[in-house]
Amino acid sequence: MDFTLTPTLDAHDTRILAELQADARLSMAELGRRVHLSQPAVTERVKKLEAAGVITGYRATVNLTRLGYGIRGIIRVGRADYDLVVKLVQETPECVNAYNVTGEDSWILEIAVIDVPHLDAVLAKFCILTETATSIILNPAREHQPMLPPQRADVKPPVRKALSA
Amino acid sequence: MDFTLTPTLDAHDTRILAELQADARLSMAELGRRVHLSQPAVTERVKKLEAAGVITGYRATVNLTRLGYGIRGIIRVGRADYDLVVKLVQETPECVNAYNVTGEDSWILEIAVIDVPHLDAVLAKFCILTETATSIILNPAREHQPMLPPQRADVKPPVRKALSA
DNA sequence: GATGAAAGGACTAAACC
DNA sequence: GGTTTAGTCCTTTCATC
Repeated sequence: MDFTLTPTLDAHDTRILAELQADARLSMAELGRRVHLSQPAVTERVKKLEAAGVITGYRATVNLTRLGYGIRGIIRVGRADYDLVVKLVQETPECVNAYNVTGEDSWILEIAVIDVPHLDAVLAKFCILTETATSIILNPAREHQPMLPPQRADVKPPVRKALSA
Repeated sequence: MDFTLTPTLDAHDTRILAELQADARLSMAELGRRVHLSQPAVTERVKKLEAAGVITGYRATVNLTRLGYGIRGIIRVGRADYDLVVKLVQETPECVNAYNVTGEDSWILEIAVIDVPHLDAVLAKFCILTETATSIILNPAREHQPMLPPQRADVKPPVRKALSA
């Protein structure tokens, strides 16, 4: 593994990433058993993956509903002052994710709130900025898909006519 | 802590959740030191939080850019056959999150792709279903905000005139 | 919940391949 | 790069208060 922007990850690294994304609390010894490497070997590889910035941390995942957040939603925020949105997001603990994006909307926020009055209160903070559109999450069909290095072979280019010269 | 839909979490549980969301690889001994509980006490609380479904797992987080995904995006998918979308998502490893939502769009997908041709290939799978709108993530200003039990006191109801009877 | 003792396991470092 | 060994430390489990 080198330290270029996208380090070269071999099959061992890929298996390590898969295992740690599935269970971040594995001991290095158990991880070694699973990927068929000795414990010192996996420990060194994990440290290199951390140092290379591929692994950025280890987080417990929580069930927001069980925590007391009855509603999860996506808020799309139109063109607005960048710093102002950043400031508002920082003041909003209900905001789980906040992405500055291209397109008609400038921001896409993911929030978790207790109930409708709480949703109302959070929305009020953002809708004074600009136009917003809110969607309530009915079913998070997929969350936190474990990601492995992309395989070029996976990509099937769509068949499509192009303007020829 | 009881086992109703939203278990009663005291200050110790809240601190435990904060610590494990910040670093899921903490040992129970170290966690106990940080939250000022003995190691057996903290171990039992963590097990109860897991059993109650509040803690759903422990995951390593990865830097998608370093992994080789040069582009992250949000795809909004209009009204489409539910099962068909689920099937497409399952066949799409580039899809990190997939939410079925209310509103004009039926689905909001978060994807990671290598480059523009790869984006083209993934979009082609969904745009044949119905209308889609794609936004490229320029800056993930906030990701995976650690979430603690909501505090009613946090909620400031917006001042707003209502129709009186 | 805390404490203390015992057993098991995990991490580190070194030598070697 | 990897493995193996040896030593130390830590963690966990159990029993007791």
